[in-house]
Amino acid sequence: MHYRDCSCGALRSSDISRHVTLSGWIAARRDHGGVIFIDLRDRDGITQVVFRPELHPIAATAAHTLRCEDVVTLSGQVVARLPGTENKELSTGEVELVASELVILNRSEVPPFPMEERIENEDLRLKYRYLDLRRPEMTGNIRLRHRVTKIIRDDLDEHGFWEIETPILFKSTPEGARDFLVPARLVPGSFYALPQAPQQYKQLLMVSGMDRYFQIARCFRDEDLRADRQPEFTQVDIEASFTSREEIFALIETMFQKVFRAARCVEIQTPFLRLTYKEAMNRFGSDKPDMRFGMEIEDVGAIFEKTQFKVFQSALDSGGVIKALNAKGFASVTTGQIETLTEVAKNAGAKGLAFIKIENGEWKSPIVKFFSEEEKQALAAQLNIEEGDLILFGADTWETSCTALGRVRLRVAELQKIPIDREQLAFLWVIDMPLLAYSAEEKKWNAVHHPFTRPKAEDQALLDAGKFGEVRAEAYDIVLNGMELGGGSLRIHENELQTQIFKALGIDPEKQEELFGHLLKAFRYGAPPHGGIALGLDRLISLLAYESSIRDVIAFPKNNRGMELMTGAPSPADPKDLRVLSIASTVKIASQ
RNA sequence: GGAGUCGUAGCUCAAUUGGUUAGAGCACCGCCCUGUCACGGCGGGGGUUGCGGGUUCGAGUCCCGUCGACUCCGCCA
Repeated sequence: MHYRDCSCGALRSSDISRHVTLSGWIAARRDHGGVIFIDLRDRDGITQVVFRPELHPIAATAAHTLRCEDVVTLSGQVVARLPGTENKELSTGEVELVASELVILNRSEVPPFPMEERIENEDLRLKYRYLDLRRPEMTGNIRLRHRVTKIIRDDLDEHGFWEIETPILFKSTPEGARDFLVPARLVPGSFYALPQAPQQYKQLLMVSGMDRYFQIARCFRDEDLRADRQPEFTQVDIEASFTSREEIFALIETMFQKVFRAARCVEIQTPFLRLTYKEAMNRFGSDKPDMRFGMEIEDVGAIFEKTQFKVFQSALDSGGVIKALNAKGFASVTTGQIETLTEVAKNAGAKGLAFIKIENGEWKSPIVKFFSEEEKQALAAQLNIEEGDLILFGADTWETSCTALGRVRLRVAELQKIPIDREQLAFLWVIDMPLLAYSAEEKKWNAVHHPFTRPKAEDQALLDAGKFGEVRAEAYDIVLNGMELGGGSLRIHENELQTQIFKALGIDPEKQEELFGHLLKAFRYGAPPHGGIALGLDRLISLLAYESSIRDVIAFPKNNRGMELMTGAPSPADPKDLRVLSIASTVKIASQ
């Protein structure tokens, strides 16, 4: 059986008079009783096929029975369309195929949803994902993903990186996200963990002298899901020896130039803007600021040094700060919206959200009566206050004030419907992240990035002195339009320093040996300085495809509860299988 | 674990203040139709309004519960 000479998106006027064979799916039929038109679709496009009963009666009779999504092979002559009937919407719109032969390979039942339009019912799409992926929009996303991945592979290859696979069955570690566990049949009572990232293996590859490694790596984290979070997702994982932050930045910037050139036909400006973590928090209240609009946060503590307003005074007295945000032209805010914004601030840990509306030349606010004339003037000058503005305050610890106003800033932009050009690309490196953060809940210090991140050399003294909160890391995140696209760091390659960090994290020497002995030992056998980065491939592709959910750029994603609706995974295990694995379920299943 | 939005035909949606037999477009089935590309015309089938309970003379609509989806917070080294 000869199925095809070319795809359904290939024929042009230069092919006129050729006799060709095509295979594909019936996308549409327009049956006029006599002449019949069929749109034949495959992943590359659509070709119009015409059945003419006076020329090919057998094929035409059979064509009356065709229905959407039937799979067929067609042969015939390529002809120019009649003048005036060309279709500019189609790449093949100049020509059509006059079918002389039709073979029906597989009939389709009536599909549960149409292939042409956008479908709202995501459950249904996921249940029939193989049909959903036939929709040109989804086919386009999958094609884009392939192309971008190939560009990344080629680019890294050109830069001397080797693609190396690392194990999927790994070891459970206490730090970080919840692990997916896999029972080890051959070692009863023991479990593998699926890797949250290939972090330790890639560092060990550097010790091996592999020098430059990358992997399009599947990562697994058993945490709650979001529009941009799946339990398994893909990272472009990169590590290099004898490298520097500048080298990593240049590598990624060049790669993104190629990616955006191919996917968006745009030239992005490099080098990307850089902000320290501290500056990002101070100005935007976020470690992944959306720089597509202004509305920056200001520190107004100096103005209120001698304030009569108790809330401000007590914030300052306890070592905190007073931050303010000018929502330009938003004095029209409704009471309900103020409530919403207050809720947002409270969710971020603030005790409340003070505000001033400037309307009819008057400062309307429950707190303004506590302000002196000098304070008002200074505030007006620093925040450039004008008629119609809305001023919002955060008075708390530095971190809480920044975070609260950062979230308020995003919500205000949403409420104000600040217009954002969907082509706009605000790239940013956030650098000098803190190395450690104290968890009040666990009463211990945790790694902000991961425990293998190198502290900045100039902060070594702070680390030695136990001032963990002040130590900065050789870590960096790449941020685009308020979305974290990836992050990385220079790593620790010295046994002593790594031991010191583990100790700071509250991991005693015995536990260190048990959990990370392999790494500590490797660092005693000539470990090169190294560093790297990991990019979230799903997020990058969804951004390139203008999709708001990464589910739309993953062939077979899981829903909010981690279920894959097409196959029904996860599903109960047979008790016999569990016995072989030496495990028992604590859940009773009704049917058993 | 918490908050919000939603759930009506295969799909996308409508249904006034609680009021007749829950409608429309597309899809589907039948007949007709020789240049369409949202083909057209005539006719037809299709509903446990997610599920359970309550209020009421009467519930798609109001109340309570429950299930599910999505978005956000927590969580995500």
